[in-house]
Amino acid sequence: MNGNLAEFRKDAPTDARQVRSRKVLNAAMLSLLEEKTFDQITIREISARAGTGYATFFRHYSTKEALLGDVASEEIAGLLALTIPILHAANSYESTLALCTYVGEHRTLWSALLAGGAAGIVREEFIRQARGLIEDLANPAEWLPRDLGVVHGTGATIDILGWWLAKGQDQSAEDTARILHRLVIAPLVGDGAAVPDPDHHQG
Amino acid sequence: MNGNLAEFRKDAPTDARQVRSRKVLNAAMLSLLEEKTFDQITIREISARAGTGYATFFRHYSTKEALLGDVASEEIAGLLALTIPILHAANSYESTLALCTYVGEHRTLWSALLAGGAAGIVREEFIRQARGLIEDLANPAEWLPRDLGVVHGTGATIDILGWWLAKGQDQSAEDTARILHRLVIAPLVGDGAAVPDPDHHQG
Amino acid sequence: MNGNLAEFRKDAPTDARQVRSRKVLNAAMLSLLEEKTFDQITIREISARAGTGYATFFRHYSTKEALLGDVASEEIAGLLALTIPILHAANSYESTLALCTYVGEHRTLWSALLAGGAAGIVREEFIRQARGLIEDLANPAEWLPRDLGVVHGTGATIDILGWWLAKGQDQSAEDTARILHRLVIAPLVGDGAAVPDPDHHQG
Amino acid sequence: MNGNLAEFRKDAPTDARQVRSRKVLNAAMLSLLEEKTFDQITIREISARAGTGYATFFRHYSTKEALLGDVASEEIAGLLALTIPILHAANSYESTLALCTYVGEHRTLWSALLAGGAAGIVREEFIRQARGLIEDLANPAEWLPRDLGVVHGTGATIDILGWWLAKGQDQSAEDTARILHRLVIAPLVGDGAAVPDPDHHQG
DNA sequence: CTCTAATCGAGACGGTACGTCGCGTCTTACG
DNA sequence: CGTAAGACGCGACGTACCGTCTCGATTAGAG
Repeated sequence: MNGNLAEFRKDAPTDARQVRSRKVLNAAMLSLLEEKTFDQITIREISARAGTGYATFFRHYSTKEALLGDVASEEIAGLLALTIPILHAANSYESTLALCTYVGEHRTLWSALLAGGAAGIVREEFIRQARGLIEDLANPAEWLPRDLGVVHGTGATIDILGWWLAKGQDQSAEDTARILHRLVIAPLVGDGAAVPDPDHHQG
Repeated sequence: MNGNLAEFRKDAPTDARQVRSRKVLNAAMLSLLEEKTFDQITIREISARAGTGYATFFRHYSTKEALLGDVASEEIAGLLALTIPILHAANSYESTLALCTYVGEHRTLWSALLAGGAAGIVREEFIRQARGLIEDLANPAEWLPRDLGVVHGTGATIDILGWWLAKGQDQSAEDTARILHRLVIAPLVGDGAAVPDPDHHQG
Repeated sequence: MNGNLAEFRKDAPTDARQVRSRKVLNAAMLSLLEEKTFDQITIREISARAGTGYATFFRHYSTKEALLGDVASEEIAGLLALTIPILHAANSYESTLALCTYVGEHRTLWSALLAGGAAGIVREEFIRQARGLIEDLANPAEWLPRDLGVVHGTGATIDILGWWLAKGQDQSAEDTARILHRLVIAPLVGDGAAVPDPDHHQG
Repeated sequence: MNGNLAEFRKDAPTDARQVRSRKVLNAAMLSLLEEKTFDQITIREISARAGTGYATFFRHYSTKEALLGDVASEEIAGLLALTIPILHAANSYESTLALCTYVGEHRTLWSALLAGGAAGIVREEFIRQARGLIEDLANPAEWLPRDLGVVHGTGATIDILGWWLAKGQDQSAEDTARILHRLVIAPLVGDGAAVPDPDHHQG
């Protein structure tokens, strides 16, 4: 279990045909992830959905994982960058809300990645990248091994976001942020008092 | 992603040869899970490792998943039965410790299931079974959708146990229970005061 | 161009299914050779024609050449055995006629091999095997390098037989034997007087 | 088996770059034919050997066969023109010797064509062209179908020349012509007495 | 303690996806 | 502005594993 999606990121191609091919392949992958598990998806299926030749897939990506990496790896890094401040901020709830809002605004993409067929792989990639980012931070608490803090914090956050995206639109980003903060963030950073009362519809 | 390992449980066979075949197949599966991902494992590989004929596998299990179900499903139910009281108990920490102790005492099996190549599948089966068990309980808190409570509670617990089993022997069941309680259980049940001080080596 | 069909001959299989598979594959090969060149024939085509699975081909033969070897190599050896006496016999015409008669009686097989799409390969295999057979014979004539004698004798004989089989039924084995003897055999062995007059319809 | 190399002959190009491209492509083809079979040769390989771009090949020839046609077809016609007189001449041996001498003087080219990887194809092209040339001649003998005479005469001649070119330099054109005449020409034209004694080193 | 039927190993079978390669066409970007 | 470089759609290659099946040859357990 040592996939590393980041290894697979691609340089921007110069040829216009390559740009097009990558675009349709990425779209096909995302489209298929809404229908089935990552490893039920076949390269032949991706090529067909993308309207490209089978061999063309391999001219761009060596494996399915590579394509998923190209689709997801950068998005994951972006979302993680948004997550880090949570651990530092005086008021961690604000950062948690910012995270949820961002995910809600890109619901289509993150639904495919967190609630679709690649959820497991994307989850692991999140944790893998998070581990790398945290290495140079001070240990937040002596009772909690830093590594476990990362695994739990990242994993539980992803799970809650995935659950939110899977259940549909009937829960707001604020509601989700409040739950996420109370269940995961506060226990980790020891800040449980800052969450505003939901009745105030705070902004 | 709707695997249901419980569907695959098997009745106890009467013929002595069947008993033997299932035993070696189960052992082969667990042994392989320590080396690679569940879906990198091949039925031909399992047969070979078990020292049995390829077709013999199908005489006992219709798919790899069925074998994993036979190996894991009952164990999962047992562990979950141990977990339920946590949510009710006056002192939830005691139940959490009982859970960790039990897992630590069957470290070999649970290492394969929670830290080996089937971690993802076993995790999902845990959540699936937990959802079923919780359905008839009252909603523990109005701020938290019951379904999310199950997903988060089960998932996070499995993650922490998996991390513990993966890192080796250098952390006690007590340490793990304390962390698990503080990070997951207490935020869920609203009981944060009952954890004894580690210095007291409480019994 | 150093194919060696004889390398590819197969032991008789014990399993009844294998016997059947080989039979239909051989038949498919012969059938296709009547329609197109050997290297226009595709393994997928052979499998389809044989009504067998594509992968099954490779369970029996590693290449197309191997299958052709299995079809042809033994037949070639048999025909060559019939050819050798020509060089020794007091009356070489009788042996030549025997050769032509035999080929005429197995017209279907030899049409596929000598006048069909594998003509070139079969021709080379004939020469290759003939070279091996002749090695231990005395040099028939000092003016003619033995090797060239084999190449010419075998090649020209195959050509004439191939021409005969390709043109249809309107020439008898006797006519063909007489031409073959006069054009190829007699110049090689120096016996030009023994051919009976066609008008006598000699027996 | 209906290749027709002559169809592929090319008009002389006017552009100087085109002249160059064709020259290097032709040379590359001949060079590769000394190493491997015609159909083991790849267009990519020809382009690489020629030091030209892959697509450039197609600007000059539509297929490999076309290139081979351009290389060989005219040479074949030339050699055949030299062969025809053999059948008419009073003293056919002189013409046979002329043929061998000519081939010997262009040994490099004819080695590639007759003893290299295209031997089979070139042989067939010889016979095909010869058939066309002979059509308007009177039937040389009633015992021998004209068509078979051509096939045998051309085929056997090519074989003997190919054998000579393949075996190296240690046999003179005279020796070869004498063998060729005795084995092939004389039996065809019924002239067996005119070959001079080799001891006389006739000129 | 036999005999019969279930179970076994071995592995062939029809399928299908894999990743590679060469084809011949068509586009791009460079010199 | 023409040409090399090479991406493209296509389809055959040979490999691997799937799940089904047919074989004898044990071998367990009922009579």
